Amino acid sequence: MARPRTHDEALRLRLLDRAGELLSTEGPKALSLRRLASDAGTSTTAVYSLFGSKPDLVNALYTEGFQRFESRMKSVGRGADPIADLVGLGLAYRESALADPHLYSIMFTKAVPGFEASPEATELARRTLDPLLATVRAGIESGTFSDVDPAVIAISAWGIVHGLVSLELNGNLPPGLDVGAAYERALRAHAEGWSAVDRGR
Amino acid sequence: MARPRTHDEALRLRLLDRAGELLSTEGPKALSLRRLASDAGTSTTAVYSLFGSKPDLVNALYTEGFQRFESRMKSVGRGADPIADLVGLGLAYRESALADPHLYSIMFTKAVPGFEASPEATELARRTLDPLLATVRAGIESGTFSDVDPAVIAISAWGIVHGLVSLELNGNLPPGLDVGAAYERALRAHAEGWSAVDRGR
DNA sequence: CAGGCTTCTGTAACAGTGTTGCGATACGCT
DNA sequence: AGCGTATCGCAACACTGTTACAGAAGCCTG
Repeated sequence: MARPRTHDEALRLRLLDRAGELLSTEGPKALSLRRLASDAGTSTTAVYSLFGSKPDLVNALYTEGFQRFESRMKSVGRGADPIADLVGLGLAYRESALADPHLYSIMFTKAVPGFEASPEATELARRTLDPLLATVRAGIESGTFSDVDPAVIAISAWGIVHGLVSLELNGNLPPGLDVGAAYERALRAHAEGWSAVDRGR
Repeated sequence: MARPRTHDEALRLRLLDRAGELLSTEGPKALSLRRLASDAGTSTTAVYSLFGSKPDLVNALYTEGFQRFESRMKSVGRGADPIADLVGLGLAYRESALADPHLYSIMFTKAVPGFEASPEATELARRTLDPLLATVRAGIESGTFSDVDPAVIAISAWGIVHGLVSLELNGNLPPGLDVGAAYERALRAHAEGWSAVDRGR
C-alpha cells in the first residue's frame, strides 16, 4: 500500500472558508463547485476527493456552525435566577445567529436544496440543546418553573428564540422596530409564562 | 391589434397544481420547468408566457399560500378571553402549515433559492398579521395584557408559533414527543407571560 | 367573409450546474 | 529505488433556467 490519506488540510480549510464567504456575500445560489474550486485555485475534482459531494461539503459547514454554536451556548453560565439564565441563553442564540448568518441559514433553514445532515451532524445538533435542558431542569428543581416535562419548556424556549431570529433574518419584521429590545422583552415574557410562582401553582 | 390576452387559464391552474404537487412530494429540487411543462403536457416556453420566470411561478404559489393562510386566520373569531384567542390563532397557524407544508416552506423558509417575493405578495404577507394585532390590541385594552407596544407582543407570538412549526417541519423535535399537546401548552405559557394580571402590573 | 396584426407556443440553442470516467501526477511505504 | 495507490485536472454527461427564432393561432378591422 502507499500514500494513504494525504488530503491537503490547507486546501480543505481554504475551500470551507471560501464557501462560507460565498454563502454570506452572494447567497446559496452563488455557491457552485466550479466557482469555489476556481476561487481556491484548484479544480472541482478536488472537492470530491476532499468532501465527497456538494452536500457533504455543506455538511462540513453545518457541523462547523454547530460547533461554534455549541461553544457559545456552553459559555453562558447559570446564575441564581433561572429566568435570567433562560433569557441569557436566548440572547446568546441570537448573537450566534447574527455572527454567522450564512451558517445559520444552512443549520436551520434548508438553504441548500439537496442537503441532508449526516447522522453525526444531527447528533451534534441535538446535543446543542443540552445547556438549555440543564437550565430548565434547574429552574424546575428550584421551584421557579412549573413542574412539567423539561423537554416541553426547552422546546418552547427554543421555538420562540428560533422563530424570532428566523423572522429577523428573513426580513419579516417591521422596519423601525428596536429588534434587540423587543427580542429581550419577548424572551422575558416567555420565561415568566413558564414561571410557577406567578401563576400560583 | 389582435389576440389580446388569451392565456389559457386552465393550463395556468394545471401548472400551479402540478408545481405544488412536485414540491410536496419530491421537494424543491424536483421542481424543474422542463419536468413541470412535460407533466402538464406543454413546453417550458408556456411557463414563461404565463408567469415570466421560475421565481415568478413560485411567487404565484407564494401568494396562493398566503391567501389560504389569511382566510384561516380570519376565520378564528375573538371571544371573551384574549389568552384563549391568542392560543387559537397559534393553533390555526400550525394547522395551516401542516395542511400545506410545501407552500409553507416557500412562504417562510427560502426553499427555492432564487426566489424573492414581489412587493404585492409581501404586502399580502404583512396583512396576514392583522388579526393577530387586533387580538393583541383587544387584550391590552381589556387589561389582560401588559400595556406595551402591541407590535412587540404580536411579534413575540408570531415568533414562538413560527419557531415551533419550523422546528416541527424540519424534523428537529425529539421523537416520541406529543407535539400537539406541547405546542398548545407552550402557546398558553407564552400568552400568560404577557398577561398583566399575573404579574401584578 | 378575408386579411393582417399580435400574441402565444414549440424547437433548439446558450450558459451554467453537479457529477463522474479517464489519464497523469505525486507521494508514502517497502 | 521503485512500486502502488490516493489525489488531481480535463473533458464529458445529463441536467438546470433562460431566450432567440421561427411558426401557428386567434381576434379585430375592413
